[in-house]
Amino acid sequence: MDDDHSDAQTAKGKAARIARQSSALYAIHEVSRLISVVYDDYVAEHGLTRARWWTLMHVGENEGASQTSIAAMLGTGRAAAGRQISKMEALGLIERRSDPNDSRVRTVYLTAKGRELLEPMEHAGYVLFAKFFRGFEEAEEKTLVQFLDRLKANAAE
Amino acid sequence: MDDDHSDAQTAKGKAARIARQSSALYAIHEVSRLISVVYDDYVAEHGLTRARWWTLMHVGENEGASQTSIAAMLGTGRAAAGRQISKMEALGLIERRSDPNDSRVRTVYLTAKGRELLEPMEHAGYVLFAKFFRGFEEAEEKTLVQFLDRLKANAAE
DNA sequence: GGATTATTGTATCCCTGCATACTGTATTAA
DNA sequence: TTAATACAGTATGCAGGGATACAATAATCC
Repeated sequence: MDDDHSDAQTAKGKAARIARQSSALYAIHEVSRLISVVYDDYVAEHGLTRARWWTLMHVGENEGASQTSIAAMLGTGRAAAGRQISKMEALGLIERRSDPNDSRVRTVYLTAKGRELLEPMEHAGYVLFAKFFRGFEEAEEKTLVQFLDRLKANAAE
Repeated sequence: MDDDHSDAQTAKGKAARIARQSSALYAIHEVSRLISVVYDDYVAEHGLTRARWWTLMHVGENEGASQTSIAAMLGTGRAAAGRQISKMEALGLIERRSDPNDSRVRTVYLTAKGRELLEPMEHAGYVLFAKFFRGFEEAEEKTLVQFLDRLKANAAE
């Protein structure tokens, strides 16, 4: 299918592909940082950050879940999730309770204060998503999600 | 184009789209972390990390550049780049020299030891890229790069 | 039951990046 | 020439996450 009418062409094509893959992976890194900065800017007035916002959402949708399961939902390790939960508990947004069935487990709930943030955060989300995906067609967004899922799967082997 | 034969349908579609955008942005965050972990794993034997590897590459291709310009290439702030360069100087991979024309500037060069890493790192790159992009067609990779560029541009407003 | 194994949450230390403030040094304006 | 301004690099403190080791508690397997 490629017009590989010469070895040089093919070699050049390979090099170009590698360069593209390389820059794609780095671009993901950059975009991730950019997302973080823009998010944080938007939600700073509520005393949140991107990571805390995500934690808030997941806890809100899974009240009573253990920290480990929250970590799994966030795709992070237990330590990272635990730290985040600690900080948000200190901010009065989250409440930890002990599980009567398993004293190792600490279940997590939103406080009233935390719950009050859900709606404004959701609204901030709309604005943010619109900003990032300006000019994107729905089909393109779906394709992007698929690409990311495939990358994730490949990374996990 | 959409089969919006009811308001509920449309509302549901909007919600779905927002959910998709949301998860896409989070997926970028996750994939970025995964890339970091996998990279670090691959290059750990050479005493490097993903960030250091990128720094090494950029310095190697732009010897004599100032730290600020390296930071610009990396897309990070001067502080982050400077720290990275300091660490790599401590590792003996990079050498800082003072610019005779501007004593504020510190130009950056690879040491022999740093240069020796270029090739193994390049090879590690091939393996890594192949791992991440397994199953990807070239056209898809190009599309992904375009998506990321657009996200980057949108983030920057 | 008792010993081994697995799991939960935490603490510690590392890497990475942002923001800000600060020190020099150039550059520019007056 | 002097004063104001801009810029390079650094230091510090913050946020976020990974890896590992640990204590306490379950769960399992003799």
